[in-house]
Amino acid sequence: MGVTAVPFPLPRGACSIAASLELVGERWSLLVIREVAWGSHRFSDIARGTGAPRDRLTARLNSLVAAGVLEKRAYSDAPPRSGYHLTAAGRDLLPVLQALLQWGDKWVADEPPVLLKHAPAGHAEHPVDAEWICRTCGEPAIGSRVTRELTPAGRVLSGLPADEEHDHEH
Amino acid sequence: MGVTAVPFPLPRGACSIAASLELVGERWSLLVIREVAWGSHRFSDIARGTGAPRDRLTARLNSLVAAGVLEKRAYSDAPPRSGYHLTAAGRDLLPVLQALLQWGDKWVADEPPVLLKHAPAGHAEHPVDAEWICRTCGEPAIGSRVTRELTPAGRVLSGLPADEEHDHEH
DNA sequence: CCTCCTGAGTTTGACGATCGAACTGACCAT
DNA sequence: ATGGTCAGTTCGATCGTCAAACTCAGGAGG
Repeated sequence: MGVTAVPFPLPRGACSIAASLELVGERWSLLVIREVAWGSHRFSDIARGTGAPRDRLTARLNSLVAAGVLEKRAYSDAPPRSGYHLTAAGRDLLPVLQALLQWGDKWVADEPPVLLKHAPAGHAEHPVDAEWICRTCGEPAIGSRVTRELTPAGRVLSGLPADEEHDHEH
Repeated sequence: MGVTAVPFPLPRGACSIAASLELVGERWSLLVIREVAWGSHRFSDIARGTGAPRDRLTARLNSLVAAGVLEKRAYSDAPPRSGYHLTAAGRDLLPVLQALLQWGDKWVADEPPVLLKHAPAGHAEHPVDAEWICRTCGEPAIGSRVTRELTPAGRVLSGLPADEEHDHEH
């Protein structure tokens, strides 16, 4: 909830991955979010940081604002200027960015260009090496430990009969 | 390492997020990986599951194989047929998919269409609700707890002077 | 007052990517 | 022979993306 616009139509076999990609899966979108998350808030800084063409950047910024991921905040009246900031939904995309960063560090970069450092209270500063842990049980939650199940809502979206009982109509 | 092809050119301000997106950031790529990860291995199943046009699917499958994320494995000689399977690099993308799934469940779906279930040894089955935890210190590793630092490799890619000492030239 | 500069876009025209639908070609079952 | 499945290819039309040029405001310098 809280997120609205729908750039491209929802692919068959609907799932939340597809839904997320509709909002942030277009070219430049995630790089724009990275720039804003890392402290660039003005149009020109984001343009420089991502390398996106200015007209594409305008389009992406607008669609991300429409999607509820970014918000526009004025920082000057005289020449009317505003910067872009993450909403709560935008901040919740940080795990996606970190997953991509860790994957790129491991599989594509010869040497990571950016290091993430972690300094929680009571611990010395050290590089981040994170894994996906289930809040409920504290165990790693990835791969074969995880199974999938279609909900009633999912069955409807997939065009299947709504309940799991076999239906008697031919 | 292990990953090779480069579909679209590297944006300025290189980081591993951009590098990852070059390999798996094109339209359909992540949905294709979802389909394969969730058990569709044949062309037609992937086409049905993602909704991608067949020519696009051919292109994406080829680029993902070239990227080292998928591999083609023959399952029939007589009519020469092969299916697509995740490589180790491909399996390492599961956290990206799960991060997108969780974000979509929280921010775009009214009701999640697919539920992830977790059943580790010694725990009852329950829905997955995962977060990034640092392997080194066991603390959550996201947002303000994490800081960034440009490595020497990163400075070179960003076109900055290679060492962090101030240079004395002019 | 006139000119240059910056910041945030918008417009333009060329070009490449993407679309759905139709087609191919190999194999199998009847 | 006919129909069906599978893994693509080919097609013409549309859509997205690109770099560069342009707009429109408000300073700053002269």
